[in-house]
Amino acid sequence: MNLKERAEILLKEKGLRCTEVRLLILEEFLKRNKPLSIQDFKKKKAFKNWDESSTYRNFTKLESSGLIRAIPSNSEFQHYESTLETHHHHHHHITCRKCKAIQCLNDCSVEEQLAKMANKVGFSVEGHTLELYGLCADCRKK
Amino acid sequence: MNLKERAEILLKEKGLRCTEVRLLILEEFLKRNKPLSIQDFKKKKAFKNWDESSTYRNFTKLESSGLIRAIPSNSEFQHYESTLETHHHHHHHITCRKCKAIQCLNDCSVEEQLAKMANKVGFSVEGHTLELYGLCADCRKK
DNA sequence: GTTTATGCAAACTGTTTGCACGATC
DNA sequence: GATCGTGCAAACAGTTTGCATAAAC
Repeated sequence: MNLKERAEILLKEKGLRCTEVRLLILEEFLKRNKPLSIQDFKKKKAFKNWDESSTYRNFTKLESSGLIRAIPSNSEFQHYESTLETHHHHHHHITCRKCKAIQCLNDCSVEEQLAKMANKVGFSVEGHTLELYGLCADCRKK
Repeated sequence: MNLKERAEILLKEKGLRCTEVRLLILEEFLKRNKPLSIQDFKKKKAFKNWDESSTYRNFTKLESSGLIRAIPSNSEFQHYESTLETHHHHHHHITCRKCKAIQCLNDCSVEEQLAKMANKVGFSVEGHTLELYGLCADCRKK
């Protein structure tokens, strides 16, 4: 089953109509498997064919139907991610300061610590954004 | 020494002119001792007397002179905090998902964990950005 | 008197909305 | 054929900029 077919099924399950823009957006989320902003889509040439307002309305629609969710982000722009099973795995990235390589960290083992830190000031934690930077093995050798 | 006097000294140290808006902004940061956005200032009636462009330009100026710093934030709006002694140690912030209040966390106790996570994939860590979100005590009650 | 900040108006970006037309079911 | 999505234009909010005037030093 290809991406387009998967996207069609997802839309139908939610009782949403299968329009071309909507399919493209959903396919992109399935394919990229990472948080994306509306800006990321606007940059893509495929999206030059549609009016921006359509894209905005579709993001709203996909979010309210539960296919994507808005996630807090340090970015200037609102980011969204797919809500599918395979996308649930929580992880972070580390970027090499020198060569700019990005590596996925397999696990996130700081949640307990964060909960403690937040509880001290009366907050409960629902989530976090975390990005690391440093040096990769290769660049450290040089 | 009151807030206004402290603010005047800070500005002079940086070679900045002491104008009324600038003093008010800096005093507010000294007084509140937490991240503030330009929106927070616009709301205040004292700031209704000045043109918004002045406020924006002053934030830029105060930042480039190092008296305040822009901090990553999950909020829609850019937040800044004072760079004074009390703010120098490494710390993070948590944003309330409902009321958007931002609170400083006193310490950062995840560095060891992060180093371990990164070492597993061959990286050494030089730094990180971390922002939390959740619910503040007040919003949790409701 | 020189330098820098301000007010005002205009421009600019990202986003939202109203409405007529077109596509989907 | 009824419903819903789209393009287009206009409106909107937050921010930035140009320029003449005013304030700080």
